[in-house]
Amino acid sequence: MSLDHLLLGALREPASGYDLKATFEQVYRHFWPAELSQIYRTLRRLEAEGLLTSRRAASDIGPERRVYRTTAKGRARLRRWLQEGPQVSDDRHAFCAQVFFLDELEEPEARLTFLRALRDEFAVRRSQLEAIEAQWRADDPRYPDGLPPAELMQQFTLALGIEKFGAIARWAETCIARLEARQQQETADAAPL
Amino acid sequence: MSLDHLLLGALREPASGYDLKATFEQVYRHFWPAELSQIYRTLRRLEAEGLLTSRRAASDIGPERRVYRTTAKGRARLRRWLQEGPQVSDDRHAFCAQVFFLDELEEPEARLTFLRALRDEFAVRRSQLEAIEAQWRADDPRYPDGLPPAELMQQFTLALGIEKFGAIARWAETCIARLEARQQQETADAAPL
DNA sequence: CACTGCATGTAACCTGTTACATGATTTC
DNA sequence: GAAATCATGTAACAGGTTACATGCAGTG
Repeated sequence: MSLDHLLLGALREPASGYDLKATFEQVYRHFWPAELSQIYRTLRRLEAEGLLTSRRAASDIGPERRVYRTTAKGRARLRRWLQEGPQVSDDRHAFCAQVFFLDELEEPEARLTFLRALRDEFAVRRSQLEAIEAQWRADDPRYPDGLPPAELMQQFTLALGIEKFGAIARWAETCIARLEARQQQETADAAPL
Repeated sequence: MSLDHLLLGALREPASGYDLKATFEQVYRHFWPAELSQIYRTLRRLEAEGLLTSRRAASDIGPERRVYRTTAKGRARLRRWLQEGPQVSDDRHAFCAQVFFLDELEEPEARLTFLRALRDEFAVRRSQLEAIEAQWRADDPRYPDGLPPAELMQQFTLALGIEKFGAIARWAETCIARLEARQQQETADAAPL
Protein backbone atom coordinates (compact mmCIF):
# COMPACT_ATOMS: atom_id res chain seq x y z
CA MET A 1 0.00 0.00 0.00
CA SER A 2 3.00 2.31 -0.11
CA LEU A 3 2.27 3.53 -3.61
CA ASP A 4 -1.14 4.63 -2.32
CA HIS A 5 0.46 6.72 0.38
CA LEU A 6 3.13 8.11 -1.90
CA LEU A 7 0.39 9.37 -4.20
CA LEU A 8 -1.58 10.79 -1.30
CA GLY A 9 1.54 12.63 -0.17
CA ALA A 10 2.51 13.83 -3.62
CA LEU A 11 -1.02 15.02 -4.40
CA ARG A 12 -1.15 17.48 -1.56
CA GLU A 13 -0.14 19.55 -4.60
CA PRO A 14 -2.41 18.94 -7.63
CA ALA A 15 -0.92 16.95 -10.50
CA SER A 16 -1.84 14.63 -13.36
CA GLY A 17 -0.76 11.02 -13.72
CA TYR A 18 1.74 12.13 -16.30
CA ASP A 19 3.19 14.76 -13.97
CA LEU A 20 3.46 12.18 -11.22
CA LYS A 21 5.41 9.83 -13.43
CA ALA A 22 8.00 12.58 -13.92
CA THR A 23 8.20 13.10 -10.15
CA PHE A 24 8.68 9.41 -9.60
CA GLU A 25 11.54 9.39 -12.10
CA GLN A 26 13.28 12.42 -10.69
CA VAL A 27 12.60 12.18 -6.99
CA TYR A 28 11.12 8.93 -5.71
CA ARG A 29 12.97 6.62 -8.06
CA HIS A 30 15.69 5.59 -5.63
CA PHE A 31 13.25 4.38 -3.01
CA TRP A 32 10.02 3.68 -4.92
CA PRO A 33 9.97 3.21 -8.71
CA ALA A 34 6.56 3.10 -10.40
CA GLU A 35 5.25 2.66 -13.94
CA LEU A 36 2.68 4.93 -15.55
CA SER A 37 0.19 2.12 -15.99
CA GLN A 38 0.28 1.39 -12.30
CA ILE A 39 0.01 5.06 -11.36
CA TYR A 40 -3.12 5.54 -13.48
CA ARG A 41 -4.73 2.41 -12.11
CA THR A 42 -4.02 3.41 -8.53
CA LEU A 43 -5.23 6.98 -9.01
CA ARG A 44 -8.60 5.70 -10.20
CA ARG A 45 -8.89 3.37 -7.23
CA LEU A 46 -7.95 6.07 -4.72
CA GLU A 47 -10.52 8.40 -6.25
CA ALA A 48 -13.18 5.69 -5.98
CA GLU A 49 -12.25 5.35 -2.30
CA GLY A 50 -12.71 9.09 -1.81
CA LEU A 51 -9.07 9.71 -0.96
CA LEU A 52 -8.47 11.79 -4.10
CA THR A 53 -10.59 14.07 -6.30
CA SER A 54 -9.96 14.88 -9.93
CA ARG A 55 -10.96 17.51 -12.44
CA ARG A 56 -10.31 17.83 -16.14
CA ALA A 57 -7.99 20.61 -17.24
CA ALA A 58 -6.79 21.87 -20.58
CA SER A 59 -3.12 21.55 -21.36
CA ASP A 60 -1.03 24.31 -22.90
CA ILE A 61 0.70 21.88 -25.09
CA GLY A 62 -1.10 18.54 -25.45
CA PRO A 63 -4.43 16.80 -24.93
CA GLU A 64 -6.71 17.37 -21.97
CA ARG A 65 -5.32 16.36 -18.57
CA ARG A 66 -6.91 14.88 -15.48
CA VAL A 67 -5.58 16.66 -12.43
CA TYR A 68 -5.83 14.89 -9.07
CA ARG A 69 -5.64 16.24 -5.55
CA THR A 70 -5.68 14.64 -2.11
CA THR A 71 -8.92 15.07 -0.13
CA ALA A 72 -9.12 15.69 3.60
CA LYS A 73 -9.87 12.01 4.03
CA GLY A 74 -6.80 11.13 1.98
CA ARG A 75 -4.65 13.42 4.04
CA ALA A 76 -5.92 11.83 7.24
CA ARG A 77 -5.02 8.44 5.78
CA LEU A 78 -1.51 9.67 5.03
CA ARG A 79 -1.11 10.98 8.54
CA ARG A 80 -2.30 7.70 10.03
CA TRP A 81 0.29 5.83 7.97
CA LEU A 82 3.04 7.99 9.45
CA GLN A 83 1.70 7.66 12.97
CA GLU A 84 1.73 3.88 12.76
CA GLY A 85 5.52 4.09 12.77
CA PRO A 86 8.17 2.98 10.29
CA GLN A 87 7.13 0.29 7.89
CA VAL A 88 10.31 -1.69 7.38
CA SER A 89 9.90 -4.39 4.79
CA ASP A 90 12.55 -6.88 3.83
CA ASP A 91 14.20 -5.99 0.59
CA ARG A 92 15.29 -8.19 -2.27
CA HIS A 93 18.78 -7.83 -3.71
CA ALA A 94 19.23 -10.18 -6.64
CA PHE A 95 22.89 -9.16 -6.89
CA CYS A 96 23.45 -10.33 -3.33
CA ALA A 97 22.02 -13.75 -4.18
CA GLN A 98 24.43 -13.80 -7.11
CA VAL A 99 27.39 -13.09 -4.86
CA PHE A 100 26.24 -15.86 -2.55
CA PHE A 101 26.66 -18.39 -5.37
CA LEU A 102 29.58 -16.71 -7.08
CA ASP A 103 31.86 -19.65 -6.28
CA GLU A 104 30.01 -21.38 -9.12
CA LEU A 105 32.16 -19.26 -11.45
CA GLU A 106 35.42 -21.08 -11.03
CA GLU A 107 37.83 -18.57 -12.50
CA PRO A 108 38.89 -15.98 -9.91
CA GLU A 109 39.03 -13.41 -12.67
CA ALA A 110 35.33 -13.96 -13.48
CA ARG A 111 34.45 -13.29 -9.86
CA LEU A 112 36.46 -10.09 -9.87
CA THR A 113 34.82 -8.97 -13.09
CA PHE A 114 31.43 -9.46 -11.49
CA LEU A 115 32.33 -7.52 -8.35
CA ARG A 116 33.91 -4.67 -10.30
CA ALA A 117 30.77 -4.29 -12.38
CA LEU A 118 28.77 -4.20 -9.14
CA ARG A 119 31.01 -1.55 -7.61
CA ASP A 120 30.83 0.58 -10.75
CA GLU A 121 27.07 0.34 -10.95
CA PHE A 122 26.56 1.57 -7.41
CA ALA A 123 29.25 4.24 -7.73
CA VAL A 124 27.32 5.63 -10.69
CA ARG A 125 24.07 5.62 -8.76
CA ARG A 126 25.71 7.39 -5.85
CA SER A 127 27.17 10.01 -8.19
CA GLN A 128 23.79 10.67 -9.73
CA LEU A 129 22.31 11.44 -6.33
CA GLU A 130 25.35 13.52 -5.39
CA ALA A 131 24.81 15.59 -8.51
CA ILE A 132 21.24 16.29 -7.41
CA GLU A 133 22.57 17.28 -4.01
CA ALA A 134 25.21 19.59 -5.49
CA GLN A 135 22.58 21.33 -7.58
CA TRP A 136 20.31 21.79 -4.61
CA ARG A 137 23.18 23.16 -2.53
CA ALA A 138 24.04 25.61 -5.30
CA ASP A 139 20.40 26.74 -5.69
CA ASP A 140 19.50 27.26 -2.04
CA PRO A 141 21.87 28.83 0.49
CA ARG A 142 19.82 27.29 3.30
CA TYR A 143 20.91 23.78 2.23
CA PRO A 144 20.86 21.56 4.17
CA ASP A 145 20.11 22.53 7.75
CA GLY A 146 18.41 25.84 7.14
CA LEU A 147 15.76 24.30 4.90
CA PRO A 148 12.11 24.45 5.96
CA PRO A 149 10.75 21.21 7.50
CA ALA A 150 9.17 19.66 4.39
CA GLU A 151 12.34 20.10 2.37
CA LEU A 152 14.52 18.98 5.24
CA MET A 153 12.68 15.65 5.30
CA GLN A 154 13.20 15.33 1.57
CA GLN A 155 16.88 16.08 2.04
CA PHE A 156 17.01 13.24 4.58
CA THR A 157 15.79 10.77 1.95
CA LEU A 158 18.37 12.02 -0.53
CA ALA A 159 21.09 11.63 2.09
CA LEU A 160 19.93 8.07 2.71
CA GLY A 161 20.20 7.23 -0.98
CA ILE A 162 23.75 8.56 -1.10
CA GLU A 163 24.72 6.66 2.06
CA LYS A 164 23.12 3.44 0.90
CA PHE A 165 24.67 3.39 -2.56
CA GLY A 166 27.99 4.51 -1.10
CA ALA A 167 27.95 1.73 1.48
CA ILE A 168 27.32 -0.90 -1.19
CA ALA A 169 30.03 0.50 -3.48
CA ARG A 170 32.54 0.52 -0.61
CA TRP A 171 31.55 -3.01 0.36
CA ALA A 172 32.12 -4.22 -3.21
CA GLU A 173 35.49 -2.47 -3.25
CA THR A 174 36.45 -4.27 -0.04
CA CYS A 175 35.42 -7.63 -1.48
CA ILE A 176 37.54 -6.96 -4.56
CA ALA A 177 40.57 -6.08 -2.43
CA ARG A 178 40.14 -9.20 -0.33
CA LEU A 179 39.90 -11.42 -3.39
CA GLU A 180 42.93 -9.79 -4.97
CA ALA A 181 44.96 -10.25 -1.79
CA ARG A 182 43.97 -13.89 -1.72
CA GLN A 183 45.03 -14.36 -5.32
CA GLN A 184 48.41 -12.81 -4.64
CA GLN A 185 48.81 -15.06 -1.64
CA GLU A 186 48.04 -18.13 -3.74
CA THR A 187 50.51 -17.09 -6.42
CA ALA A 188 53.18 -16.66 -3.75
CA ASP A 189 52.37 -20.06 -2.23
CA ALA A 190 52.50 -21.77 -5.63
CA ALA A 191 55.91 -20.31 -6.55
CA PRO A 192 58.00 -19.89 -3.41
CA LEU A 193 61.54 -18.63 -3.81
CA MET B 1 13.43 -14.91 -11.68
CA SER B 2 15.83 -14.59 -8.77
CA LEU B 3 13.94 -17.06 -6.62
CA ASP B 4 14.45 -19.60 -9.40
CA HIS B 5 18.19 -19.08 -9.33
CA LEU B 6 18.38 -19.06 -5.55
CA LEU B 7 16.71 -22.46 -5.52
CA LEU B 8 19.02 -23.74 -8.24
CA GLY B 9 21.99 -22.60 -6.20
CA ALA B 10 20.70 -23.93 -2.90
CA LEU B 11 19.77 -27.30 -4.41
CA ARG B 12 23.29 -28.10 -5.49
CA GLU B 13 22.85 -29.88 -2.13
CA PRO B 14 19.63 -31.95 -1.96
CA ALA B 15 16.83 -30.57 0.20
CA SER B 16 13.07 -30.55 0.60
CA GLY B 17 10.82 -27.50 0.34
CA TYR B 18 10.56 -27.49 4.09
CA ASP B 19 14.34 -27.57 4.50
CA LEU B 20 14.65 -24.72 2.04
CA LYS B 21 12.23 -22.58 3.99
CA ALA B 22 14.51 -22.94 7.02
CA THR B 23 17.52 -21.92 4.92
CA PHE B 24 15.66 -18.89 3.64
CA GLU B 25 14.83 -17.87 7.20
CA GLN B 26 18.34 -18.32 8.52
CA VAL B 27 20.53 -17.38 5.61
CA TYR B 28 18.83 -15.68 2.66
CA ARG B 29 16.31 -13.70 4.65
CA HIS B 30 18.21 -10.41 4.62
CA PHE B 31 18.45 -10.30 0.86
CA TRP B 32 15.63 -12.56 -0.38
CA PRO B 33 12.70 -13.54 1.83
CA ALA B 34 10.34 -16.24 0.53
CA GLU B 35 7.18 -17.96 1.73
CA LEU B 36 6.72 -21.72 1.77
CA SER B 37 3.78 -21.58 -0.62
CA GLN B 38 5.90 -19.79 -3.17
CA ILE B 39 8.83 -22.14 -2.69
CA TYR B 40 6.68 -25.22 -3.33
CA ARG B 41 5.08 -23.67 -6.38
CA THR B 42 8.45 -22.70 -7.84
CA LEU B 43 10.04 -26.09 -7.14
CA ARG B 44 7.32 -27.80 -9.13
CA ARG B 45 7.76 -25.43 -12.04
CA LEU B 46 11.54 -25.82 -12.07
CA GLU B 47 11.17 -29.59 -12.05
CA ALA B 48 8.74 -29.40 -14.98
CA GLU B 49 11.38 -27.34 -16.82
CA GLY B 50 13.99 -30.02 -16.16
CA LEU B 51 16.15 -27.78 -13.98
CA LEU B 52 15.51 -29.85 -10.85
CA THR B 53 14.79 -33.51 -10.11
CA SER B 54 13.01 -34.90 -7.09
CA ARG B 55 12.64 -38.18 -5.28
CA ARG B 56 10.49 -39.23 -2.36
CA ALA B 57 12.30 -39.94 0.87
CA ALA B 58 11.18 -41.14 4.28
CA SER B 59 11.60 -38.77 7.19
CA ASP B 60 12.98 -39.85 10.59
CA ILE B 61 10.42 -37.80 12.33
CA GLY B 62 7.46 -36.78 10.18
CA PRO B 63 5.64 -37.56 6.94
CA GLU B 64 7.32 -38.48 3.69
CA ARG B 65 9.46 -35.75 2.12
CA ARG B 66 10.12 -34.73 -1.44
CA VAL B 67 13.81 -34.08 -1.87
CA TYR B 68 14.92 -31.90 -4.80
CA ARG B 69 18.29 -31.52 -6.45
CA THR B 70 19.62 -29.32 -9.23
CA THR B 71 20.23 -31.05 -12.57
CA ALA B 72 23.17 -30.37 -14.89
CA LYS B 73 20.82 -28.22 -16.94
CA GLY B 74 19.83 -26.31 -13.83
CA ARG B 75 23.42 -25.77 -12.88
CA ALA B 76 24.20 -24.44 -16.34
CA ARG B 77 21.28 -22.03 -15.95
CA LEU B 78 22.69 -20.83 -12.63
CA ARG B 79 26.11 -20.28 -14.17
CA ARG B 80 24.62 -18.32 -17.05
CA TRP B 81 22.82 -16.06 -14.60
CA LEU B 82 26.13 -15.25 -12.92
CA GLN B 83 27.92 -14.70 -16.21
CA GLU B 84 25.32 -12.18 -17.33
CA GLY B 85 26.70 -9.84 -14.66
CA PRO B 86 25.12 -8.20 -11.64
CA GLN B 87 21.37 -7.84 -11.73
CA VAL B 88 20.75 -4.60 -9.91
CA SER B 89 17.08 -3.88 -9.47
CA ASP B 90 15.64 -0.79 -7.86
CA ASP B 91 14.52 -1.40 -4.34
CA ARG B 92 11.46 -0.15 -2.53
CA HIS B 93 11.81 1.35 0.95
CA ALA B 94 8.43 2.24 2.36
CA PHE B 95 10.08 3.82 5.39
CA CYS B 96 11.97 6.20 3.10
CA ALA B 97 8.70 7.30 1.52
CA GLN B 98 7.42 7.91 5.05
CA VAL B 99 10.39 10.11 5.89
CA PHE B 100 9.81 12.04 2.69
CA PHE B 101 6.36 13.07 3.94
CA LEU B 102 7.21 13.23 7.62
CA ASP B 103 6.58 16.98 7.69
CA GLU B 104 2.90 16.00 7.65
CA LEU B 105 3.36 15.15 11.33
CA GLU B 106 3.53 18.65 12.70
CA GLU B 107 4.93 18.00 16.15
CA PRO B 108 8.73 17.80 16.11
CA GLU B 109 8.56 15.19 18.83
CA ALA B 110 6.45 12.89 16.61
CA ARG B 111 9.10 13.12 13.91
CA LEU B 112 11.81 12.23 16.38
CA THR B 113 9.80 9.30 17.68
CA PHE B 114 9.49 7.99 14.15
CA LEU B 115 13.19 8.33 13.42
CA ARG B 116 14.21 6.75 16.72
CA ALA B 117 12.01 3.74 16.00
CA LEU B 118 13.65 3.49 12.59
CA ARG B 119 17.15 3.66 14.04
CA ASP B 120 16.31 1.02 16.65
CA GLU B 121 14.81 -1.32 14.10
CA PHE B 122 17.89 -1.27 11.91
CA ALA B 123 20.25 -1.47 14.86
CA VAL B 124 18.49 -4.67 15.90
CA ARG B 125 18.77 -6.11 12.42
CA ARG B 126 22.45 -5.28 12.29
CA SER B 127 22.99 -6.90 15.69
CA GLN B 128 21.27 -10.07 14.56
CA LEU B 129 23.65 -10.39 11.63
CA GLU B 130 26.62 -9.52 13.83
CA ALA B 131 25.63 -12.35 16.17
CA ILE B 132 25.70 -14.77 13.23
CA GLU B 133 29.11 -13.42 12.31
CA ALA B 134 30.44 -13.79 15.87
CA GLN B 135 29.26 -17.38 15.98
CA TRP B 136 30.89 -18.16 12.66
CA ARG B 137 34.13 -16.53 13.76
CA ALA B 138 34.10 -18.59 16.97
CA ASP B 139 33.39 -21.84 15.11
CA ASP B 140 35.94 -21.55 12.33
CA PRO B 141 39.47 -20.22 12.88
CA ARG B 142 39.75 -19.56 9.15
CA TYR B 143 37.10 -16.83 9.39
CA PRO B 144 36.97 -14.68 7.36
CA ASP B 145 39.85 -14.62 4.88
CA GLY B 146 41.02 -18.20 5.24
CA LEU B 147 37.61 -19.62 4.31
CA PRO B 148 37.27 -21.73 1.16
CA PRO B 149 35.80 -19.88 -1.85
CA ALA B 150 32.14 -20.90 -1.47
CA GLU B 151 32.05 -19.82 2.16
CA LEU B 152 34.00 -16.67 1.45
CA MET B 153 31.30 -15.59 -1.00
CA GLN B 154 28.68 -16.29 1.64
CA GLN B 155 30.67 -14.25 4.12
CA PHE B 156 30.63 -11.38 1.61
CA THR B 157 26.84 -11.37 1.63
CA LEU B 158 26.76 -11.39 5.42
CA ALA B 159 29.19 -8.48 5.47
CA LEU B 160 26.93 -6.60 3.07
CA GLY B 161 23.94 -7.10 5.33
CA ILE B 162 25.86 -5.73 8.30
CA GLU B 163 27.11 -2.74 6.30
CA LYS B 164 23.71 -1.97 4.84
CA PHE B 165 21.80 -2.10 8.12
CA GLY B 166 24.60 -0.23 9.86
CA ALA B 167 24.56 2.51 7.24
CA ILE B 168 20.82 3.00 7.62
CA ALA B 169 21.01 3.02 11.44
CA ARG B 170 23.81 5.61 11.33
CA TRP B 171 21.87 7.70 8.84
CA ALA B 172 18.80 7.67 11.11
CA GLU B 173 20.99 8.66 14.05
CA THR B 174 22.36 11.60 12.05
CA CYS B 175 18.84 12.73 11.13
CA ILE B 176 17.83 12.61 14.79
CA ALA B 177 20.86 14.68 15.82
CA ARG B 178 20.14 17.26 13.12
CA LEU B 179 16.50 17.57 14.19
CA GLU B 180 17.46 17.89 17.83
CA ALA B 181 20.00 20.58 17.03
CA ARG B 182 17.36 22.47 15.08
CA GLN B 183 14.93 22.25 17.97
CA GLN B 184 17.51 23.61 20.39
CA GLN B 185 18.21 26.42 17.96
CA GLU B 186 14.52 27.29 17.77
CA THR B 187 14.16 27.28 21.53
CA ALA B 188 17.15 29.64 21.79
CA ASP B 189 15.70 31.94 19.11
CA ALA B 190 12.31 32.03 20.80
CA ALA B 191 13.70 32.95 24.22
CA PRO B 192 16.78 35.13 23.80
CA LEU B 193 18.45 36.45 26.96
C1' DC C 1 -6.12 -35.90 24.19
C1' DA C 2 -4.10 -31.57 22.98
C1' DC C 3 -0.17 -29.44 21.31
C1' DT C 4 3.99 -28.87 18.70
C1' DG C 5 6.84 -29.68 14.84
C1' DC C 6 7.27 -31.92 10.33
C1' DA C 7 5.67 -31.81 5.67
C1' DT C 8 3.00 -30.72 1.45
C1' DG C 9 0.02 -28.32 -0.80
C1' DT C 10 -4.38 -25.14 -2.92
C1' DA C 11 -6.91 -20.81 -3.84
C1' DA C 12 -7.72 -16.12 -3.83
C1' DC C 13 -5.78 -12.00 -3.90
C1' DC C 14 -2.69 -7.93 -4.49
C1' DT C 15 1.07 -5.54 -6.59
C1' DG C 16 3.97 -4.60 -10.19
C1' DT C 17 5.67 -5.30 -15.21
C1' DT C 18 5.32 -5.42 -20.22
C1' DA C 19 3.22 -4.69 -24.34
C1' DC C 20 0.04 -2.46 -26.78
C1' DA C 21 -3.62 1.17 -28.37
C1' DT C 22 -5.14 5.83 -29.04
C1' DG C 23 -4.88 10.45 -30.17
C1' DA C 24 -3.49 15.62 -29.70
C1' DT C 25 0.08 19.14 -30.62
C1' DT C 26 4.50 20.93 -31.89
C1' DT C 27 8.91 20.80 -34.41
C1' DC C 28 11.89 19.57 -38.20
C1' DG D 1 4.58 14.17 -43.49
C1' DA D 2 7.46 12.03 -39.84
C1' DA D 3 9.04 12.17 -35.30
C1' DA D 4 8.90 13.70 -30.56
C1' DT D 5 6.44 14.91 -26.57
C1' DC D 6 2.18 15.18 -24.08
C1' DA D 7 -1.49 12.49 -22.21
C1' DT D 8 -4.54 8.54 -20.87
C1' DG D 9 -5.50 4.23 -20.76
C1' DT D 10 -6.32 -1.52 -21.40
C1' DA D 11 -4.96 -6.41 -21.13
C1' DA D 12 -2.17 -10.13 -20.10
C1' DC D 13 1.11 -11.79 -17.26
C1' DA D 14 4.54 -12.59 -13.47
C1' DG D 15 5.76 -12.62 -8.81
C1' DG D 16 4.69 -12.53 -4.05
C1' DT D 17 1.31 -12.72 0.12
C1' DT D 18 -2.31 -14.54 3.02
C1' DA D 19 -5.39 -17.77 4.45
C1' DC D 20 -6.66 -22.18 4.60
C1' DA D 21 -6.61 -27.57 4.30
C1' DT D 22 -4.56 -31.92 5.27
C1' DG D 23 -2.26 -35.33 7.77
C1' DC D 24 1.81 -37.77 10.31
C1' DA D 25 4.58 -38.46 14.56
C1' DG D 26 6.24 -37.56 19.01
C1' DT D 27 5.65 -35.22 23.80
C1' DG D 28 3.39 -33.87 28.03
